[in-house]
Formats: sequence, structure tokens, C-alpha cells
Amino acid sequence: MVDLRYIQDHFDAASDRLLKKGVDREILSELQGRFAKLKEANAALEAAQAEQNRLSKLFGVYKREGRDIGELKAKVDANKAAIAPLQETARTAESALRELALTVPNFPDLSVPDGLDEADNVEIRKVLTPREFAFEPLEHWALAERNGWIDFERGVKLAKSRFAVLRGEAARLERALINFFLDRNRRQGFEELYVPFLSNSTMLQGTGQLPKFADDLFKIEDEDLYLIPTAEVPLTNMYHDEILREDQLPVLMTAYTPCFRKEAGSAGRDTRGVIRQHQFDKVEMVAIAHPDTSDAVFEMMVQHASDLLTELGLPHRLVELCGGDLGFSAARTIDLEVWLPGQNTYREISSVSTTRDFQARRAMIRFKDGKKNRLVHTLNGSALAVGRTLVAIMENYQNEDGSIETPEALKPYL
RNA sequence: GGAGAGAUGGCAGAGCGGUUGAAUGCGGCAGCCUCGAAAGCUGUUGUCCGGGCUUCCCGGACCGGGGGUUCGAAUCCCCCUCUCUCCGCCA
Repeated sequence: MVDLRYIQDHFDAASDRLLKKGVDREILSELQGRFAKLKEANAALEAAQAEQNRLSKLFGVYKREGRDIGELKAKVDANKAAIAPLQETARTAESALRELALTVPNFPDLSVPDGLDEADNVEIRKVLTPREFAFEPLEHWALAERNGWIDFERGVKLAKSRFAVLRGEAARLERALINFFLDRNRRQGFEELYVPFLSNSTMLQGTGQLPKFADDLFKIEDEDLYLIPTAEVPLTNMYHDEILREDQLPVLMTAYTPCFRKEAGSAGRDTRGVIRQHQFDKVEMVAIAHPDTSDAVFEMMVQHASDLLTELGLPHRLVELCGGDLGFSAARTIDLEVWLPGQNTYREISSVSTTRDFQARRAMIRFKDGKKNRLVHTLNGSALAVGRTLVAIMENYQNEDGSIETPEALKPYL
């Protein structure tokens, strides 16, 4: 959630920043109005409540002293009657504010480049040079077919479209990659966790998937539970509604989980292959960081994700997302895009974001800074998307006969 | 799924319907003591919101969640959720 006081006190700066994400000034203005209305309603309510408390206390004293209650009772009844509508007003104002506030995306950092979409993202650097092929490299689905690695038809039969079955070597490679990533993340200082693959609505609201993006989630019928779209949800919410000690920061966590997304709105995109599935494996990093040092943690996470690709010998580039391409909760995001020779293009394989205090405010994750409680910063990043790594290995390590080499770094895992 | 018990501050654990935002213990913090530490002693120590003369003061709310009774609810009543124990089922 955005800082309402910041909007109240620095309206122009706030609306300028949100303009980068395409948020209309009117919406902020409405938000500001609802915030003011709530404060007004609360002030009136609290004054009446204070009076009620005063009278009630007096009531007790009168009774003890055996004095006549009659007049006081009339007063207290009148005041009580006045409280009810004030309470209703305050409650309405509260939910009106909340409803809107939860749908307003995070402020982009000032450093975030302007732009509307993907096309305006800024390349930071390329790592490793794509190899020269003496033949026409195939796309991964063609390679998968040749090697019998992916059973698309049966995935569809078992579930529906955008599900697939990995077979034999591909299944083993998938498992090897998960272990490889977890080991490297652990070596980097991330605690390995194994978490529930279902989360309740409170947690999803904490990280920002709800209430706005319910359409992207698979929900369990008759339960307040959803299949997680990313391990960011359980990992970040590990400290939901908790107050950490300063010396615990930064908390670095990593977990492997499958991720489930409805991919509503991406009909027709990436329909071939396994680039975009309803279920995919991902190893995620999450950091709960001190606000003063979270930038360093961000850099570390970007570098670490990049190092993983380098160790696997996968050429990639780092891209700074422009304002229009930033996700709902992100203040700043760097994508890592891996080279896919079959598609002759770079495709996202990791996304590292800082949400600053946006998720922390929603999820109430704080730390003791001296006597005061301060919001932490939360960061997340894939390290890495497993399915897409498998795709990248297939395309980059293919031979002319369609066979696929194993990256050196993975050999101990197979 | 069936039966029972319970949910209170960081933890443990009290709490006749009215100075109880909550005893006590532990933990944490500060001070004393000490060369230093331990032990001991003294004090202090919840969260959120609003306001103010903004290292502090004032007001409001919060004892799993929601509703009710009452001038007044942690305390009484109802509903929900969750946890624990036993049984059943199960990897």
C-alpha cells in the first residue's frame, strides 16, 4: 500500500511519480479525499467516545457513592445514541478508503526510466556472447519433440491447455536445476525453506496479488485458499504482522515451489512450448531488508541471478524496466533475459524487484529501530525460473543432430 | 469426519462486569555492583490510529474474528475461525 500521508503532504510529487505507472491524477485526488474524510469521521467519533468513557466512569462513582443516577443516565443514553451513526460513518469512510488504497500501485523510484511498455525498457548490459551456430538452431519445442522430452498432448489430457509433462532426461534436468539453484542460493546466504503451495487471501493481499488480480489466481473451491502464483507470497509473508529485531536484518530466504497462474489476458501468446504455462517451477529469493541498506541487497540479488546464468553458460542481458512495465508492487525491477537462439531473441528468465515499504505496509512487516517500529523493505527475485532455464539449455546447448549437451555445472546434479 | 478442551502482551500464565491496557514469572532494555562478566538489586518494557509545545504528552481503538446484552465487557450471551487431546481415516 502506498503511504497515504505522503500523498496527503506531497500530492504533486506523488501523482507525478504514479503517472509513470499510468495512474490517473484523479485517482490520487480521490484517495486523498477519502483519507481526509476518514480522519474527519474518526475525530468526531473519538470525541464522542471520550465523552462516553468519561460519563461511564462517573456513573460508577455515583453508584458507589449512592448518588442519584437519573440525570446522568439520560445524558449517557443521549450520547450513546449519538455514537452509533458516527461509528457507521467512520466505518464506511474506512472501507471506502481501504478499497481504493489497495488498488493503487506502488510508486516507481525516481530513477526508473519513463516509458509505456516493454519497448521502453533500458538494457543495462549483456553477459556472455551467444554462440555461433553452424546450422539453423531449433526452437525448444522442436528439440523437445525430437528427444521425447516434453509430452504436450498428455499434459493437456491430464489437465488442460498450457500444461505439459516432462519426460525422462527433461524431468531429471528439471530436478537437477532446482537442486542447483537452491544450493547456490544457500551458499549466497539465503535460508532454504519449504513452504505451503496454497496461501490465504490475507497473505495474497499482503504481497499485492489481491484484491486487484484475483483473475490471475487459481482458487480452491469453498476455501479461503489460492494456489500460489510465486513463492514470493509465502516467503515475504513469513513475517506478516511481525516485528523483527534490527539485528535480524536482512532476512534472506529461498524456496523452490511450483507456481500457478491463470494467464488470463495472455491468450494467443507463447502458445507453443513451455514458456508460458499454468504451472511452472521456480526457485525464488526473498529479502526482508533494512530500508537504509536494501539497495545493496537489491544489487546483490541481481548479480547473484546473473551469476547463476553465467555458471550455466547461458548468455543473457540485464534490463531495467520502465515505469509502464513495472509490476503493481514494484518500485524498481531489473529483468534478466536469457538468449534463446531458436527464437533468436532474449526472453525473461528472472525478475528482481524491490517493493520498498509497499508490501511491508500491506503485510505489516516491521523492525525495531531503537524505540520506534519502522517498516522494512521487501525484495524478491527469481533464481531462477526453472522451466525457462530448461528451455534455454535446450536451445543453447543443442547439436546439429538435435541432441542436447549438459552444462558443466549441472553434471554433479545428474 | 466424530467427541472434548482451549484461544489474554515477545514467551509462560492470572484476571468477582467498573481506576485492568491488563497481576506474576521469564525474556528484552537502562542503571547500580564488578577490572570485566555472571549472580543480585532498582527501574523500565504491547500495537494501531488521530492530535499536540513531537527523545515526551493527550485522546481513541485493540485481550483469535464478528455480532449482542449493559451507562460500562478480557470478564455474560450467540456465530465463525483456529489450536490442542482422544477416536476414525490416511502418506
